[in-house]
Parts: sequence; structure tokens; C-alpha cells
Amino acid sequence: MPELPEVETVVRDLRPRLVGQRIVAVRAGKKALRRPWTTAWGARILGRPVETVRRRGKWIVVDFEGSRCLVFHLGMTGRLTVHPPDEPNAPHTHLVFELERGEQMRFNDIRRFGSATLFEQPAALEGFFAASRLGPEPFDLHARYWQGCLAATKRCLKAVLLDQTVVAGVGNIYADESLFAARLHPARLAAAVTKAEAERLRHAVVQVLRRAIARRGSSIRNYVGGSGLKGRYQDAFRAYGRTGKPCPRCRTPIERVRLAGRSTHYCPSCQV
DNA sequence: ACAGGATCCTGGGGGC
DNA sequence: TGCCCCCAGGATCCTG
Repeated sequence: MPELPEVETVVRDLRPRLVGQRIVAVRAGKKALRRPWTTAWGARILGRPVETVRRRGKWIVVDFEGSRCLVFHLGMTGRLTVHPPDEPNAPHTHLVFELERGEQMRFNDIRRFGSATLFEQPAALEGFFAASRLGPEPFDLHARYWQGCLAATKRCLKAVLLDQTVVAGVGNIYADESLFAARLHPARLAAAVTKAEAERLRHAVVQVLRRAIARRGSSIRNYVGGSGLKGRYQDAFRAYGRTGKPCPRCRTPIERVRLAGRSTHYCPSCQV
């Protein structure tokens, strides 16, 4: 579910609620997440103040004083939210972190594609990102690197945008919205686009992501920010989920196809 | 090496 | 109402 704008919103919501606070208790449910939570990890983060809350791609990083960090991925249906202690746990709550002031940060995930992992050192986390070959942030995407990535693959544009080793943070919604904004057909062979088209797409991704962050991301079914608030960018979609509705540029009905295993929405007339 | 498909999971919606 | 099928903001493993 959550792509870069949603994850960024969670991070911004959590930051003022967590930084400077200590975790006084951790409780874990029984069901396994994507990467298994190790019971002993709870004890290793107790009593240390949270130093920073940050984002890398679709990953949420909570750094503690003294070098340990907790890293979350929200998968498709994950939520990381802060609640008053007397509020009952929603179904599918897998981890509860009790904060010293009494509130609780809860990790909830219906489909359990998400994960929570402890790293002992920042270097271990960097090693993990390096091992998974996590690509650069979209906002740091250099023109030559990007053009090189496009030129070096036989895949279509949609598949390249979804590839986290090329650029980190773009998912199905923002891939479609970026391609629409750049007026590029999602099935276009990446290696066949001109330099000008590649630049159009690079700028479109940044613009779409910034606008989505400004609206706190997109809430279609499960997503809420760290404060429990929904996003509003779903009301600004121009292609994603608009199958059969008129293209906001040329009124041609938006079409839907399957590309790179994912539903893909585009205007067959003005995306070329 | 690369690209595409299957797989992990649960729940909601549509059709019959 | 019930059942079955398809669909979903993602990443990883397996195959050809």
C-alpha cells in the first residue's frame, strides 16, 4: 500500500511523538511478519531515547541513542500509528511499543507483508540497504544515472519505475501518475525513450511525489498516517484507478492493462 | 544475467 | 445469504 509519500507522512507524524522519548515495554503478537520479529530485540531498545525518525525509500528508520535502530516496512497494508494506552488494539496489531509518557506506537498489518527489524549499528542498516541494492531517492536522481538505467534495460518504463534498485520509493500509484504527467506510455521500452523524454519522466516523478506528500499521500483502503489521519491525494489521481473515466487532458477514456504484474492505468491517446 | 510469473497473506466487492 | 473469483499502495524466490 504505502509508497514514498505515505511513508514520508508516517515519518513526519511520528517524529514529534517519538523523538526524545524512551520505550518502556515491547509486546509482540504470535503471527509471523515478512521478516520475523525476534523476541530478544524488545529488550535491546528499552530505556534509550529515540534520536531520529527518518525515511529511506519505503523504509521507516527509528534511530536510538547509542546506535541501535528499528526499521519498518509497511508492505501493502501496514500501519505505524501512535495511540493513547486505553484505546483497544485494532485486529492485526502485531507489535506494541509502550512509550514513557504512556502512549503506544503500534504496528498493524492485515496481510503481514510488512516487517520490523532491529539493527545494532547504522553500518549494519546501510549494509542491508546495500545488499538489497536499494537505489537513490527520487529527489537525488541524477540525469545521467537515470538515462543510463533506462538505456541499460529491455523492460518497459512501468517496470523500471517499480524497480527499487533503480529508484527507491515509487510504487504502483505514483508510477502511473508520473507516466501520465510525463505523457509517456507505460509500455514504452525504456531503452527507446529520448533524452528529453527521460528528463520529462524524471521531473514528473519528483513533482508528483512532492504534490502527494503535500496532501499526506493517498488513502484508498487501509492507509493512514502516523497520527491516524487519511491522505487526500487519491482525489487528485489523473490516471490511477480511473479506468473508463475521461482523461483530464484529452477526455479519452483511461485504459487499464497488466504490466510488470501490476494494474496499469494510462490514457491511450495522450501518453505516447 | 535478465525478465516475467508465482507466491506470501487477508479482506472487500461483484456476479451468480 | 452464500459462494467463488478477482482484486489490492510490495518484495522475493524460482524458472526459462
